Amino acid sequence: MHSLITNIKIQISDKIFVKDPETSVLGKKIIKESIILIDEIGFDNFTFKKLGAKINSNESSIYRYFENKHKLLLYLSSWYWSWIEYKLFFATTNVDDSFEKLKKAITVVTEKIEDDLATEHINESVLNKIVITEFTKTLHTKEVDEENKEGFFLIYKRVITRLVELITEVNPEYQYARSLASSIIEGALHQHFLRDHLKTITNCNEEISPTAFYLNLILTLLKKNRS
Amino acid sequence: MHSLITNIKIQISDKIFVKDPETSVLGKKIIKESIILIDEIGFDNFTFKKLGAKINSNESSIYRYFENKHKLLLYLSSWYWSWIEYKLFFATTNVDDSFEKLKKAITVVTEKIEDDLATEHINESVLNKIVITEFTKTLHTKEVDEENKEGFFLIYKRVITRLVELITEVNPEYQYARSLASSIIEGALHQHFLRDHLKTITNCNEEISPTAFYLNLILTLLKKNRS
DNA sequence: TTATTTTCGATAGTAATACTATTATATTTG
DNA sequence: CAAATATAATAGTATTACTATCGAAAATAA
Repeated sequence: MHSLITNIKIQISDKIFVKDPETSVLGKKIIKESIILIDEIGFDNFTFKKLGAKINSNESSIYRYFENKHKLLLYLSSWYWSWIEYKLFFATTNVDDSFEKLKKAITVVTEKIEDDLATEHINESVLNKIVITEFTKTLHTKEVDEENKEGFFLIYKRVITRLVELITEVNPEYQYARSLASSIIEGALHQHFLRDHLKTITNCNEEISPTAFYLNLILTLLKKNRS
Repeated sequence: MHSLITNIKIQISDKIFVKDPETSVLGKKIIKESIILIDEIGFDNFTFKKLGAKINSNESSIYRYFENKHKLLLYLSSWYWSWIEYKLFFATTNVDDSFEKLKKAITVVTEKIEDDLATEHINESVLNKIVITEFTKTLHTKEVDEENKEGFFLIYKRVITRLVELITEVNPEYQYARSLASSIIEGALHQHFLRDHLKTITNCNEEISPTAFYLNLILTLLKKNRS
C-alpha cells in the first residue's frame, strides 16, 4: 500500500515544480508546513517569506522548489486529487453492482477527509480544507488554457472521468454524465464551504452531509435504468 | 422599467464603496472600464494603476470610490446578482404553473447573458463573463465571515433563496432545496467556465447549454409531486 | 578518505503592488 | 460670484514577488 502511495506521487507533472519536493527533507518540510500555513492565513496572504520564517529556512530556498506560490498550490491540488483517485480505486474494486460502486465513489469524492497517518508529511484533513477554499483559484486564472495544455489539471480531470464511467455504467441513457460528474466534484467542495461560512443557503450541517445530498441526487436522477 | 433598475442599484450595501460610483461621471467610468479591463487581463493582474491609465484618471482618484480591488469586485458582483434578481422577478410574474415558473427561473440563472442597452455604463454580457471566472474569489477569502455579517453577499443569497421558494413550491417534499439551489447557481457558472476552458469534463458546448443540463436535472429530480 | 557535486542559507537588489497623504486645480452648487 | 466638493498630480512607504551571487554545509562518487 505504501508503494502505491509513492506511485501516485510520481504522477504529479514535473512541470509543476522546479525541484521535486519529495526528494529532500527541506522539500517535504515545505509541503507539510505550507499546507498548515495556507490553512491558517489563507492563500491570498500566504508568501514564501512567511513560509520561510515558519520553517526556519530562506525564501530563496523555497524558490528552488517552486517558481511561485501558484505552482505550489497546483502541486498541493494535484497531490490531493491523486489521493482521491487512489481512494476511489480502492473503494470501487471488488464491488460488483454498478450502482453500489457509484455510491462508494460519490462518497469518496464528497465526504470530509480524515488524516491518513501513512503519509507523514501531509495532513490530508487540512489539505482537504484548503482544497475546499482555494482549489478554484488554480483554475480561475488567465493562464488556464496554457496550463491545461501542459497537463497541470490531468489528475483532476481523470478523477472526473472515472466518475463519468461509473455514471454511464449505471445509466447509459443519461445525457449529461460529464456535466453531472464535474458538478458533483465542484459542488461538493462548494457545499462544504457553505456549511462552514454561508449556512443559510445550504441544507448541509452537522447532521446532513454533502454526501447525503449527492447520494439522494444520483439515486433519483439515474434510477430509471437500474437493474 | 428604468426606475426599477435604479432601485436595484440602490440595494448595493454602502459599506462596499467609499463613495457611490453611480453619483458621478468618474464613478460610472470606473465601473464601465473596470469590467472591460478585468475581462481583458483577469482580476489577478488588474490594478487601480492600470485602470487609472485606461480611463485617463489617477490611481488615487479610484481609491476615493473603492478601498481596494476586492471591494470593487464585490460591487460588480452585487450589481450582477441584483440584475439577475430583477430578471428573475420579471420572468416569473404572471406565470401560474409552479413548474413553469421554476423552469423560467432556472433559465434566467443559468443562461448566457446578453448586453442590455438600457444600462449605458454596464455591459452585462462582459460582466457575466467576469462573474463566471472571478465571482468565487469574492467568497473564498479569510474575511468571508466578517463580510457576510456586513451583508456583502445579501443579494446573492436572496437570489438563491428565491430559487429555494420556487423549488419548494414545485416539490415540498424535496429535502435539499437549499443545497440544490446553491449548487445550481454555482454549478451553472462552473459549467460555463468548463465549456470555455476544460471541454473534456462537461457536456456543454455550442449545442448543449448549461441551461439544458439543469432543466433536465430539475425535471427528473422534482417531478414526483408535480401536478 | 578525499574530491566533487549539490544543496542550502544569507545577503542584496529590483520592479511592481497596494496603498496614504498632501496640495493645487477644476468643477459643481448655492 | 463664493463656497464647497471633486479630481489630478506628485511624492512617499511598506510589502510582495521575485533574481542573482556567494560561501558553507551536506551528500555522493572516485
